[in-house]
Amino acid sequence: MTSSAETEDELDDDLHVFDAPHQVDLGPLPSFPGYLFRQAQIRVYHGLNPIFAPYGIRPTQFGVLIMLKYNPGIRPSEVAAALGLKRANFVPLLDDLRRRGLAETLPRPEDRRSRAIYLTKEGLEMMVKVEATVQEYERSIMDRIDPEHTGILAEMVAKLSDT
Amino acid sequence: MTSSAETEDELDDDLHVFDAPHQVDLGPLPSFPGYLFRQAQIRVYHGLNPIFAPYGIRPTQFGVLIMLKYNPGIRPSEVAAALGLKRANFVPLLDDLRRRGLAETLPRPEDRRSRAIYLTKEGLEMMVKVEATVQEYERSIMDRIDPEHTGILAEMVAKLSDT
DNA sequence: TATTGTTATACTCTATAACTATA
DNA sequence: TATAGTTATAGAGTATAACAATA
Repeated sequence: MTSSAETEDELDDDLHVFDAPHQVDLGPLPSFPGYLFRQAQIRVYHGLNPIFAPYGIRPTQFGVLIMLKYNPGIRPSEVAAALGLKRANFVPLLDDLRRRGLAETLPRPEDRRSRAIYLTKEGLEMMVKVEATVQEYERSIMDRIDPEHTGILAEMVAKLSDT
Repeated sequence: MTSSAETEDELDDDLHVFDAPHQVDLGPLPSFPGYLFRQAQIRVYHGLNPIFAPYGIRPTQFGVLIMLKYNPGIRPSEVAAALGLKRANFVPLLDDLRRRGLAETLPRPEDRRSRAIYLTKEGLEMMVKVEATVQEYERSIMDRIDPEHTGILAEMVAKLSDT
């Protein structure tokens, strides 16, 4: 390593992803709820990822861990259904959490097909820290978009839910 | 087709993805804008996918085609920046649209590194139809969540943008 | 030196079909 | 017969690093 300065390429690639696009016409997109929800989600997640990174988890895994914390002994299919994941996709996700010692599963005597999932001590300790940080970040988002509007947002989602 | 009934497995797998999760505690998730935006986006996209399916396009490609329709001769990097895509990821996406005869690129005399992208006649004809259908669907979403709230949603996204 | 488009690559998320062991 | 978990697989979406041509 003779301090070669050659391997540093692309120092900052697309840091300007959300720059005001010079003179671009977005057409009808800004009037579409689908576009607006997506843009909002992208922006919030961009702020969320650096928070999760130190813990080596992703938004989806955070959702799973929250489910485990608030529903000890929950079944895999229940976690998947609650978060809108396919059962099949939940398998490797849970495997990863178990391998990292954050979650564990126990047999379920009354139904030997199923499993009861729990957060481990390590998993719970991690979640206490992560949840506090996420809570803080989400609050900063709420402050930005006006707390009253957060209620309206929840209302919108509810209305999109009932069939 | 001797009416074999064996190959029909998993007739409906997770059609109940968004059922009311029996007794599951979502913890603090419903109070997080990040969670709410994501749930909203998932629900809207689930309605959007069947609309795009007949045309063989996906939401991201629709966004690109909209950009091309309203910005004839736009550059690849501009499309990517406007939609929050990485330049590198835009390449195969544009290749696909060209291969299917929906878009074409022309050299750009003033900057020979770049390209000018246009919708083809076929691309434009398709977009006229798709855009009308999407417009109709997005309106049905707006009706559900209350038109006034759509304005608030746009406001929220705008507030998440500046910085 | 910096930028545009490009290649290569990898990881996450999502989706479908089909298998197993139980019920 | 139906359900819970599982395996295998494939396609999008997203991310980073590095290169050639051009500015």
